[in-house]
Amino acid sequence: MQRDTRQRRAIRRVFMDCGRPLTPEQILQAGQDIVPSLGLATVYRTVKAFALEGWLVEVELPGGTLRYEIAERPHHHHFLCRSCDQAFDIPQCPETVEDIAPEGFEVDGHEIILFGRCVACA
Amino acid sequence: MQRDTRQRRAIRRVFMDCGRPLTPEQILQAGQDIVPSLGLATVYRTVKAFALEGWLVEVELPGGTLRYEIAERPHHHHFLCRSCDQAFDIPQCPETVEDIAPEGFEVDGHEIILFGRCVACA
DNA sequence: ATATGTGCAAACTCTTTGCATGGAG
DNA sequence: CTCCATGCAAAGAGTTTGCACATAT
Repeated sequence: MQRDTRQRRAIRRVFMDCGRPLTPEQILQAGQDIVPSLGLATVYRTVKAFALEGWLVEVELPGGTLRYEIAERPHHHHFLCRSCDQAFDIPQCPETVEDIAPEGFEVDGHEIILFGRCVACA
Repeated sequence: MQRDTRQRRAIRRVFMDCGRPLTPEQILQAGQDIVPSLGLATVYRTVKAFALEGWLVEVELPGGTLRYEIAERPHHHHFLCRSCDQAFDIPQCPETVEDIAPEGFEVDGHEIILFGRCVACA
């Protein structure tokens, strides 16, 4: 991750303009509007490298495909639209959510996913 | 799903004895203790058929592999152990969790996943 | 000038499907 | 005896890797 290439700038731009978790395929589509020759393998390699660096994090939502989003955002959760399959950020968090763990289980993190229809699809 | 075969009885038994979400590979391992000739394709076909019938439901937790569990259980959530990668049921649910959705989003379901170490690994 | 990054295509892994055989009814 | 279900192996889908060429530094 030493060089600043057109492809990497394009992928960074896509995430900064978008602010939602994205699948590799979605990144490819948006990235090709900036660098048409962009290849899927480069997308996979680049998001993995960004995740290793800590600039992106993996977000695993139902649907089978791993999504990525910018890491340095406040704690938040996700909404997955059943109609358009887009993921959205939810800035809030119910503080007490980790209290439901059974006795003896050590909790070090949590994920909340809401399902339904987004504003555009509702 | 008309015939009651050794393989189907074995897979049903595995779920009833286990009471946790299982991956196809875990089902295969446990099922082969009952029917050694059991094949992975049969596991995939059978859990899909059980899910269609409504006896099983798909559970999608981080890790990439779809898991399955018995459907007719009260609403609950899941704990995923970072050490042994086993999934556990959490019988409780914070009632207010769907309130965090932004304005205009129609929520029709939710999933909560806690991460950490299970009783056995803690 | 040098070595990292890219794009293509082949390799891999996980899941699904086709087909001949086995077994439930 | 019939036809559904199984097991194997091949085919698909999504992701990763090897290699020669392009390009940032």
